[in-house]
Amino acid sequence: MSLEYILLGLLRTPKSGYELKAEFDAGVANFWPAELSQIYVTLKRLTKRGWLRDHVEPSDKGPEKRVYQRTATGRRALFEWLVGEPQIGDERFSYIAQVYFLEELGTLEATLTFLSRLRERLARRLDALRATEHLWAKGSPDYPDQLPHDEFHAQLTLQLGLDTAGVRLAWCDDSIRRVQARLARKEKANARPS
Amino acid sequence: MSLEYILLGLLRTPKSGYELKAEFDAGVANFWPAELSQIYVTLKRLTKRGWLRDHVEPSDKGPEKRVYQRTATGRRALFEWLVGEPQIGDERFSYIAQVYFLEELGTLEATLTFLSRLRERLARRLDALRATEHLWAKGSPDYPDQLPHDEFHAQLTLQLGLDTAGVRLAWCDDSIRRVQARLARKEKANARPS
DNA sequence: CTCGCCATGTAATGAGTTACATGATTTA
DNA sequence: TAAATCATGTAACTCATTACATGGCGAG
Repeated sequence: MSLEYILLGLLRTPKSGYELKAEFDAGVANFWPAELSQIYVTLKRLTKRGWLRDHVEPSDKGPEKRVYQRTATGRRALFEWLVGEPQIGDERFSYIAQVYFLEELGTLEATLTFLSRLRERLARRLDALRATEHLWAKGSPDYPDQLPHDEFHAQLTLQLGLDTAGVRLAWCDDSIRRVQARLARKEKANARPS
Repeated sequence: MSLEYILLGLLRTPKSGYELKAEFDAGVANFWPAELSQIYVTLKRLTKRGWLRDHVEPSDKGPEKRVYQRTATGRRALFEWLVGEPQIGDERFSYIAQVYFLEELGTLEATLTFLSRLRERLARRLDALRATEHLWAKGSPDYPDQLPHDEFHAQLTLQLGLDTAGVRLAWCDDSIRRVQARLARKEKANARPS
């Protein structure tokens, strides 16, 4: 469901499936991953439904491409989605479940390994987002509060990404410290068994 | 994929599909929603694969139930998942896309409405998590740092939930303020057109 | 001429939702 | 006795991933 609207939204200007996939990989995938084949199928479906129109045109580089654009109906559908309820029930991420169940391994070392790996990944993601931000801030001295209208919402979402990634990285660091503290306590208890 | 492991994880003690659904609704759904019918199908699949064993037994209240428990193979599969890589690529939440595309409506009032609704929902979620925390803290004076081993990981995940919900609510409040500031600036500009 | 990127698609399979069907037991 | 809750499942459909097939074009 959401993929349809995300594609519709990205098609502010006409694009091909391949180009849309690149946009996914360059950011959207952080909150909604999609495979190329699924994008193609969904574009076909939306065209059949009358929300998109397509035409074939030559590419700068490589073979011909099929370029999609919104129809009036498609634009209306997108707008209805936007003025509707926030989609808050479809969130999913599974590493939290891994953390929860790690308890069963009975060894805090495994938890520590897991959290370190997670920390590594989260830090990389945060770095990428911060790089985007710096680039943007360098280009527009008005960043972030005097940005022109057409960049304001993009900044809001970047900020949400930054905040979320930041808090999770901090949680990771804090959790690692707490695990280490527990391990230290356990060692002390072993050295000096009551 | 993840649903399989989540069910496997929840089956620390034997449970029926119906009981598992209740556990989902009481928390797990915040990061991995699942319908009852999907739970039943997945339990059957896991049983066929040899990761679970099932038997029918009478219920305290209501008709007979089919109770599932892990096999040795299932336990092994769960443990492999836990010592493997953090599942960080399958995150999805779509309201961030709505915020991003709201720009196209061209009216900050729509954004304000959207953010208020979102704020409302996020606040309710945070309240629920905080209630859980207070209840827990009241019951165990050792909360959160001297908790017994079998509660430590649960506390870590609760903390991640609290932190995430908290930062997003704060982002929402901040964004609402920023939108209002922009609206105020616009009004001023309209009243005194240069 | 080969490798990597550009580009689109189908097929098979798996995962997930919605709707439907059934029926027991408990509580008001 | 009616409504709520307990309990399990199937069917139809939608959504998503993985694997496979095909081929053009440009750089080295």
